[in-house]
Amino acid sequence: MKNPNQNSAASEKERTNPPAKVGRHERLGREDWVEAARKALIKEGITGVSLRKLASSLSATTGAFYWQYKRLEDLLEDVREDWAQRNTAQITKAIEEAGANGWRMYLAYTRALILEDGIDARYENAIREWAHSSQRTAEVLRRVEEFRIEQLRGIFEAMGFEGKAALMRARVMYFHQTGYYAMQIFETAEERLENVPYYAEVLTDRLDLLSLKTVSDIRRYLEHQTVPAATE
Amino acid sequence: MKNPNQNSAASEKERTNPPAKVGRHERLGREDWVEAARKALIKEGITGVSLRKLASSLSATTGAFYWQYKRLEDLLEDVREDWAQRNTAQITKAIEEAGANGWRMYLAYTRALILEDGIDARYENAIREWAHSSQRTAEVLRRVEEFRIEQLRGIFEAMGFEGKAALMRARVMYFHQTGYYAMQIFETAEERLENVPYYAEVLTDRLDLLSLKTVSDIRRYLEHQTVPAATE
DNA sequence: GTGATTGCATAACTAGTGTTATGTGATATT
DNA sequence: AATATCACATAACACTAGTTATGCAATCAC
Repeated sequence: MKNPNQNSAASEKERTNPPAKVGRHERLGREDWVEAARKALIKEGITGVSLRKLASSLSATTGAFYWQYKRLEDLLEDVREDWAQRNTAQITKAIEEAGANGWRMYLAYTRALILEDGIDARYENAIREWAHSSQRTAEVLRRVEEFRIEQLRGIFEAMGFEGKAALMRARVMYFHQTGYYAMQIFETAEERLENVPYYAEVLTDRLDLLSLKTVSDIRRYLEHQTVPAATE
Repeated sequence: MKNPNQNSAASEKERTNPPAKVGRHERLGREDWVEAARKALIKEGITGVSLRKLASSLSATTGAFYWQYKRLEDLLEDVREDWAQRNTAQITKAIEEAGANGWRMYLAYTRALILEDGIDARYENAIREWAHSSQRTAEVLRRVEEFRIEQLRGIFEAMGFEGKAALMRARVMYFHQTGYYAMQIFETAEERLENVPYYAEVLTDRLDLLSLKTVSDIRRYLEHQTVPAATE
């Protein structure tokens, strides 16, 4: 891995002083530029990521930038890594904690997606858009997507789907998810929870969730794999 | 409908002469600029659509452009309409010709998608990417997508799915399709045909296609809803 | 033929871009 | 206190963007 942003930025700072804010105002680190670039990228797309805009959003100028980075491209590379880590780490963790049970893995994935914002849809879209004009971004995106689909294939195999069937389910699920993001649909967690049982039926053939009557029941099932004691 | 490009462009031409090419070289019409813009948009994204590049690709200069259009934005609006028509007309026609039978409608849609390139994936992506930085493009995109999902919902209702179930199937199918495009996967028609039975099973619960052994059988079924006579 | 109009080309203007060279006040070192 | 270094700010350069003003050859009307 080349140039992990946090490490290199931190090491440059700690070389002189206790972390930050020394004099009257805090000093800028690479993380600040990455954060500004990420926000601009999400809000306006890659064309909105200009040095003067970034500098302005940090109350600085372009001169400050070139103290941290040699070229703009170097910052952009840090942004790509930032995205790759942010939008995969959380879901990977959730799946691993679910153990080897396929159904629990599926639920964990869904939970991370809906309840924990494991993937930032707008960040995702911005990267995908950027990939159209940046070869390097397209590479990073492709790498992450192959990883994700493999992840999903593992889940469906753990649920008993074999061979191509597992791969196709993984693809349908991931393509659907990508399309959902690409369409810029921004529903509340409540609205998305309502649809979970239907998606689960289509993708996994399991009807367990269809009997859940309320959104909070669905939420509870996702979080604890339990349903309230039946009062019949 | 405002300013259908072909009509307005054609009328301006026919006012003076039999359609085109009068003197030693053909003259430029609005369609030429729309075509150039579409190609540039598809190839490089909206940032690649610059007046000088378009002019260069037409062996002309920016002066020629401002003879046809008052502002660049007016050309871009024609591009949006061009996309909306191109990427909906063919599929709409295919569905209508399938009659009222849901399964035949589903097959017709699939056929138009895979065998007739009813939707240009790269055009689709470029528009979606553009929508991120253009409010107006986002409007047009949203309008077309609502139309498409309604179309699909009609198909699933015709297949017997009721109420929300039909809508959810339509969404899974369309989101999946969008994600497929967004991921820039470019498979051959053969490769896509191979997956048709699996998608059909997941999305429609029908197993009819799974028994088809070869790609050409799948193709034949999509085109004629027939299978070769069993030779058992 | 003469004038007017068409269909552009050329060049300039303003605004924005990444980048570089240079200046400068605050801090750290000696 | 003097000096060096840090962490920027300022300004300029070369380039590209949409747009406009102007020039000009070819065609048309009369």
